[in-house]
Amino acid sequence: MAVTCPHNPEVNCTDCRMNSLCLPIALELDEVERLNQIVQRGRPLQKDSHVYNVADEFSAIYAVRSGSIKTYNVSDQGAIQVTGFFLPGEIFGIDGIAHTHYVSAAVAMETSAICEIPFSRLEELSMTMPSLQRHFFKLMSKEITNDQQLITLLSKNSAEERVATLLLSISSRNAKRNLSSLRFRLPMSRADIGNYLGLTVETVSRVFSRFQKQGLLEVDKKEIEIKDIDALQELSNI
Amino acid sequence: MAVTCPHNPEVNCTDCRMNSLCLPIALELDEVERLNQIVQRGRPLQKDSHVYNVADEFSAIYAVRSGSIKTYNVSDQGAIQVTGFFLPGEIFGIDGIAHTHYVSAAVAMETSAICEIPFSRLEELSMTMPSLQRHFFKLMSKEITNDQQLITLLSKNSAEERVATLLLSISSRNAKRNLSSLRFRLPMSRADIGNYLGLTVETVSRVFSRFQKQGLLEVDKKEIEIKDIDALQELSNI
DNA sequence: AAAGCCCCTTGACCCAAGTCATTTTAGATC
DNA sequence: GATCTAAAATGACTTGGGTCAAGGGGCTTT
Repeated sequence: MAVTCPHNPEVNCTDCRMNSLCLPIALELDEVERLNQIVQRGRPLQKDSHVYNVADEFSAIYAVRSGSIKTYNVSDQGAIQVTGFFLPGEIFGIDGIAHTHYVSAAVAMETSAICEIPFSRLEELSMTMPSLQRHFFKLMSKEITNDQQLITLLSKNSAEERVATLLLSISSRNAKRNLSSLRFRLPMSRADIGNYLGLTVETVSRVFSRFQKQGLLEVDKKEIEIKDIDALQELSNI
Repeated sequence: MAVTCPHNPEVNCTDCRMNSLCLPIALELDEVERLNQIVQRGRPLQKDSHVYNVADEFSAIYAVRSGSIKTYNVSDQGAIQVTGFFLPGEIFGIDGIAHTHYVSAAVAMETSAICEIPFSRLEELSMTMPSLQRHFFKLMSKEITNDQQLITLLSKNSAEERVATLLLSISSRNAKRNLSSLRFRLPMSRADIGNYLGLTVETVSRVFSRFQKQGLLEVDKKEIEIKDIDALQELSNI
């Protein structure tokens, strides 16, 4: 395999370092190649630039190749709700399928590269590739169970429990990418975390401070070091 | 069309009064018949009996034919989170697809009849019936956007706003079934409402009382009459 | 290097909703 | 119709997290 820059648009699915987490995971080698044919790779996105915006026409779903993406909904009154943070290998844009237009927006939280998968082509491919159809069903169903876990978190858990759960989620998703599960850089702002978890920035900040004081974390701006993962898990226990 | 009892297990998809809301909505007549072939209809379920339970093997999704169903998740520590209320024509059990076993449970809130749709048969059928595949994708995507609306509600709205939103949701879903949108019987308990909305029973009860005092509702146990739908919409505005 | 901006942190205060306790009501069972 | 039980309503009190306000540190811009 060639050595590749993480934002390199030339990488194909077969060689992509994320293929063990991304759509190809359920496919045979020749199937991956057929999927690869329909995937479109653009140039890297700068921080804060949109992949798609609310009311854009829905035509594709996306995979993160490098960097990180956040998605958010905008209510009729303009209120913003962050609905997800997506790391390399993760799929976003699925919510657009039910409608002809996106109901959410997706923004790069840092310089990021993404793969665009035109949905109509994916549907066609699914018709002839049972494993892809099944995987795609699973992917959507996984998104549903994720959302339901967030619902439970918001509905039943305290600020500390919510923050602990998010940190552990990022930690374990990092581990899957062979990154450190105990030391990492949060790609999102405190405001994003608060919005996602249904808390104010002040509360998020206070929780980070408290965790630091209690020796659970070492926090330096966005750099996080988990010092007592057991205590976090105790708080989170999901 | 034959006159049928709402719990009658003999009804088929072609004649079912819910077919304009349920899976058949996207299908041609002959396709509905093919769908009908794989649908299994059991005897009516009594109140409080389970359609499936947490950790049951996943093998089918379900449609409500009559009555009403609630779904809930159970966390490792046994905490219950009600994740949805389902009325006739609505589909539930989709979250099981990502896993081999259900992560949720489904219970009849009153005497109910349901249709069981074996998932493997549905997958096969989808492979040869693009409109069914597409509809099913949409259904799952719709579930995702529903969940995300609930996330926003829990994360950003007050107790009054949450309750108003739920009442309006039930009201409009009733209207689609040619039932009254202003007078109806809530199938769920105050405890279920509270659990679903992330509130205590006491708070739900107090909100109902306040709404009644303000002339927005007439409440008699589970019988609800909406007296000022504009005021409710003002509160909900989603 | 000064100025401006944004993000984050911290403190003081307040209120919506939670907790706890009691009463009322409606069915269910005998 | 008397007794039990569960659901619902209401009041008194408490509290976690929101609100408001102020301050600090690290960017970029000039």
